[in-house]
Amino acid sequence: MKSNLTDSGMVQQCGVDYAFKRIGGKYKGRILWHLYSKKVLRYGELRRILPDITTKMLTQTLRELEDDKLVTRKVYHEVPPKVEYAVSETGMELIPFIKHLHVWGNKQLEKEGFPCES
Amino acid sequence: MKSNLTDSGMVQQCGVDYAFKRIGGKYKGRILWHLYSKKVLRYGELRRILPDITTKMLTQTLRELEDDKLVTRKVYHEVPPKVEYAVSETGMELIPFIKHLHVWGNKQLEKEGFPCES
DNA sequence: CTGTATCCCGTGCGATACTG
DNA sequence: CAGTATCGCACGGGATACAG
Repeated sequence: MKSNLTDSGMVQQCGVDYAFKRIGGKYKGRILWHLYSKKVLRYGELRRILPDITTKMLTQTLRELEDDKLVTRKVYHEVPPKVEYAVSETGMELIPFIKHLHVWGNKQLEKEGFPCES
Repeated sequence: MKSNLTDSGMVQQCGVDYAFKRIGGKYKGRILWHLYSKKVLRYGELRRILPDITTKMLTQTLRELEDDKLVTRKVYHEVPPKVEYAVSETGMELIPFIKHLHVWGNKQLEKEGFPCES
């Protein structure tokens, strides 16, 4: 229910500040990145990809991203339930940024001797 | 004293996660952006540019950025003291992406009717 | 399978005072 | 001018149990 887009009462500093509020937090970057590289992912798939996340945080983070129009949520009304998440059109505009962070981060990790595949 | 680069004991997920740890937090993005656009800034100038920051957070954030090799700190041994901060070479690699965020963020702000200059 | 609902805790950050 | 040093707290996030 708490959208970052609608938390009035505070001074917006500038675009950089605004953007970081939207994609900050412990999981948003990784979620956007995985959603982008896999095109679309179900709730349970995201859980497996992010082994350290709890259902509470996964749901909460996805809701915030959805409220901020960065990801889309598609519900299939069947039994058992099925829900698919994907990066929205607006969210896609952030992908170049995240993609390069991914490259830069991996380069830094290598420098430090902690190579990482994904 | 607490560098994000040396906080072992935790699992690095991937480059995206790593990168966000380096430039996450409440002020790092804005500080990097302002340092970049002004080339070099003194401690007091940064305080004025970031009206909501306390000396504690400014110093702490600058130290973390310095420990992580993203900004440089140059001390002039004179009275009164003078210290200049600038984006390091490594930090410069992040500038294109922060610039991208800056553009994206301002565009979003405009969409919402909160135009912003800087 | 896809979530809610509670309870709980560490720490990121704020406020304030002081210093070389 | 450019910082340290304390104190304190809200809040982001973790653990666990339960539900449609």
